[in-house]
Amino acid sequence: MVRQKIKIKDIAKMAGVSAGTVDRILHNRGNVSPASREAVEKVLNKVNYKFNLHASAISCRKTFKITVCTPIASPGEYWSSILAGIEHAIEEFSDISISCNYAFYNQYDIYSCKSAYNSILAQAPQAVIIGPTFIHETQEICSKLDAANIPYLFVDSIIEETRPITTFTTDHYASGFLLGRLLHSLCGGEGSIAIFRALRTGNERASTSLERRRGFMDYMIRAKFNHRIKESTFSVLTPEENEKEILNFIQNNPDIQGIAIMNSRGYIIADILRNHGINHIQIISFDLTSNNIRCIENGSITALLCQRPELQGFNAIKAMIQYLLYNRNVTETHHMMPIDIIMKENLPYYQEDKTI
Amino acid sequence: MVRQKIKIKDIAKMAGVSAGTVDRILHNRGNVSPASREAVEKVLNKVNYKFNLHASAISCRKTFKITVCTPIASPGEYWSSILAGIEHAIEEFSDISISCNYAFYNQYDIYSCKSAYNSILAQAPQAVIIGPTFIHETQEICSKLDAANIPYLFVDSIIEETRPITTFTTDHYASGFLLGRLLHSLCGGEGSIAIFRALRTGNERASTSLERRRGFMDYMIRAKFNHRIKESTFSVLTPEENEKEILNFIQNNPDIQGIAIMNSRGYIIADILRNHGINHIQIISFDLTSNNIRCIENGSITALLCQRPELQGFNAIKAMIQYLLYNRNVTETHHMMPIDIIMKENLPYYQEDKTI
DNA sequence: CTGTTAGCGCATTCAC
DNA sequence: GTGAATGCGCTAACAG
Repeated sequence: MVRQKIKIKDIAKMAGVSAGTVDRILHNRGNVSPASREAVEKVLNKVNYKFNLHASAISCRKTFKITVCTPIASPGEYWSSILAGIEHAIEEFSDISISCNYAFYNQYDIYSCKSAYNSILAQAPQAVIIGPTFIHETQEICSKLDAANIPYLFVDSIIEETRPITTFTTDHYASGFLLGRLLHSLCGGEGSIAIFRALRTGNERASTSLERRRGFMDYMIRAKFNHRIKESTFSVLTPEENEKEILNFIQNNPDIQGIAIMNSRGYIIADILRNHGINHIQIISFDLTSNNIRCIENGSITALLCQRPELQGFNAIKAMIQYLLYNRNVTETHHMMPIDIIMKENLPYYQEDKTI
Repeated sequence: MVRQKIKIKDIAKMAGVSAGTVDRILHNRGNVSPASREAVEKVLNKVNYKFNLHASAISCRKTFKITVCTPIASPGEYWSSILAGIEHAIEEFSDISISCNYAFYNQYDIYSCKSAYNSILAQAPQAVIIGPTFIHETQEICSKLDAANIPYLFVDSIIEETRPITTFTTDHYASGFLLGRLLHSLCGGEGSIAIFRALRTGNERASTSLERRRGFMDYMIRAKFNHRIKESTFSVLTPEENEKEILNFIQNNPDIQGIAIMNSRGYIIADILRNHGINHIQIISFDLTSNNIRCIENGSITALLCQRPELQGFNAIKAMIQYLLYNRNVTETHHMMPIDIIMKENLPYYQEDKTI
């Protein structure tokens, strides 16, 4: 029943070599004769050897230099949760000494991103964790990292034509689709539904929002409700300008039963409606930010769709450690986080510390 | 920046004793003079010592005997997921040799539970993990375990008047409340809503379902919808008897818009309705079992509320190991798992392996 | 009661 | 290229 744990020494004996040689093969460190390699690999295929992570951690004395490059965020915002997960992981795996450098950038400013990316190479890290925003710039830095043989991974979203060791993200299309389904159901199929789109500097729309919107519309088409969808915009940077416009829009479209916001700024709309006593409209937005939490609690936002940013950060560090320690991919490809539906009643239990 | 990790030897030096003594104090193994204890504790309060779990695991050669006593389940059912989490943890912490005995019982049969509980003590385990169903019986076995000084913890639900080292559960009251809110919203406030209650041998109702029902009714009272709630029963053990009764019930109450099932057996109702072409009724039930998954996929169940059983099982083993290793409570009190709302669109991302 | 000693499984020198 | 030797932080067994 209890399968005897086989250790590095055991397989050394079975292959007729020493433990040191087995270790060299297991870790791909070279300096091994083809003969020994073959002998060891034959044994390896026969037995089910598993690293003892504890023992590895104990005796591995090197300290890993990792650079984390993401948008900067105020406490309570999305990226702040990712960082919390990263720091949590560093704490949890504190036996493995890792020294973490941060290179933050303003996600609304492409030059800030460029300069953050440039600083990465200067730090000569052993690995990089990237929270990407701008596609082209990210592809550029990634090809440099590829050239320098520095492993990297993404959190939050995937960038095409790059070679990360893995990615922790969400299916944004599916979450948009789900938003549509949920909002449509909650509105009872009556009236109409509005999308509020956030205006961005540079007239650029975030790929994440675009994907979500695509999923949302596909649901509506399937539900034959797409002709009842209305659109408006609002500003994140100058929210004071929103109020009049938004109220006008609502007034001019009195049949609106629900509002979808494809990013984490739902609270801006919710606050305005609430302040004007408009509370018959269902609002759904994204991400468990502190402003959104407030709105869930006071009932002005009906539901939030969330993608576990802390877990993304945590797993990013974990995956990177495993990669560095064992020098090989420990994961298949990309990791899709669950899409959590959060309402007032289940909110409290998502705010607890998510330890392993 | 990088706080120097202080080790057991360091604090031994600082307290003017040997590492062995420090270890004895850290682990509450006794055989320590008050003087040494005081000296060491003074140092302990000053510095921030943290066990190195890896090192502990490596050098701890004892094997722990743990008995797991839960309802028995077929693959794909709720309790099966808990067990999967348990086995996953045993695998993950396989350096710590733990030998696990199982004592299963039929959760719909109180006598079966009694006999399973009785078998626990006979196995003389060092620790017990209990998935309780029947309140009184559980209190009885717990007081025996208390007397024998055997630590135990609960998964799935809390039982009053017991002294577990911790509990991994969900706020069942809140999830009942949430079910009410969700179902009520989805039904648009029209018609009426039915609760279907599962019959049990021994005429005893499960603590979990009772709590959920309480939360559900409290929501309905607050929503002034409680006079529109109807109740019926169904049998889990002899499902073939259900069909006629359920269809009758539906026929006699044509205004029913939604059905709540306070356990994981929603698929039984959903299948019957679907087979008879009744598809205007929203059904919400609990737990991501394979039967329920099927119904979510074919649309006969609208939503499931879930409580991460794998994680509960995993954390149960983890907490127990820490307790046994360090001989003290490592957790505050009770751990409430999030209540996940799962619908067709976000289902796929909950089915992935949930590793640490 | 206490200090010392000998490992645990593995990674990393360093001679050979 | 390779094996033997050393140490990681901690636990356990033993001699005092």
